[in-house]
Amino acid sequence: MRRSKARETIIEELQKVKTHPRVDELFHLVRRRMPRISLGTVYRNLDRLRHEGAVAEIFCGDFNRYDGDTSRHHHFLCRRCQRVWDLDGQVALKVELTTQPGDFRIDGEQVLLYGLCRECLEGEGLSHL
Amino acid sequence: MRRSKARETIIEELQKVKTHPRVDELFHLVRRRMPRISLGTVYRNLDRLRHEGAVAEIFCGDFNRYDGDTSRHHHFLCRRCQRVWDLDGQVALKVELTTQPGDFRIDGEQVLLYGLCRECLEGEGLSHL
DNA sequence: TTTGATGCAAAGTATTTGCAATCGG
DNA sequence: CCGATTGCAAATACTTTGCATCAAA
Repeated sequence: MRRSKARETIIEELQKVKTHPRVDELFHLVRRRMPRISLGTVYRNLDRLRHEGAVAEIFCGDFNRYDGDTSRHHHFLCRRCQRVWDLDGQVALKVELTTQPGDFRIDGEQVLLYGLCRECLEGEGLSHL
Repeated sequence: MRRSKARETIIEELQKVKTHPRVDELFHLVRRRMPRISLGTVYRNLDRLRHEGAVAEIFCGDFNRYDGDTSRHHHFLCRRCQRVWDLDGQVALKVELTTQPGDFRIDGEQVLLYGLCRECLEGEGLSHL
């Protein structure tokens, strides 16, 4: 794969943020540095970067999100504000295969917890729930 | 919520299959019994059934899938044929919170393993991998 | 009868693609 | 130079929505 300014800028911006942006959000971030970049280029490059394992796609419903951190970790999705957080200290989660797969070759996993974030709980006066 | 023939047929068909259909696939199943049902009605009802917890949505990439079985279980997605299976005997998985959440109220989880199913491995002569 | 639910079609979003121009090696 | 990559715009999905009509209670 030939290197390109667009692809390098895309992955740099993605690794800079912790917000797990949607494609259009990342597009706007990249456009601050490359005003003429097109949305199609962002889609094309994210696809390639994902195939080579340089970025991770987070399946979270209507629009998917991207993560520049490909180390093994899990996410939390707020079903009200739709933001996604990394789970580290706040919530530790143990995921392990307890039997060997016979019918599938497993090469990845995606663990998504969902619910409401603190801000949304408080904003709706639901923190007592 | 008032009962309706469409909604009842939708959930019946969804509970009948084990394939975790996409919305359009479920639409075709339901249409065999209700030829005049519209795709919009299927979307509307799946949305309501999901909100009341009668069906589960599986986030698995481009198109989401639905599951009539809402008991706690996890899924496997084949990244070649895009089919989704329930994980039960073949692969047992242990998922547990190891700390109490401080910043989030968690009400659900979604665990998706992905890779290649046996059929796709064999079909591509990759079963040795 | 009342009002929620539906069919239909149009609108709204998200994503992909064709192609000529541009860039990287 | 040559072929990969891009910008642009058009084409494709996919999903939601407005509204007149239908149907459940």
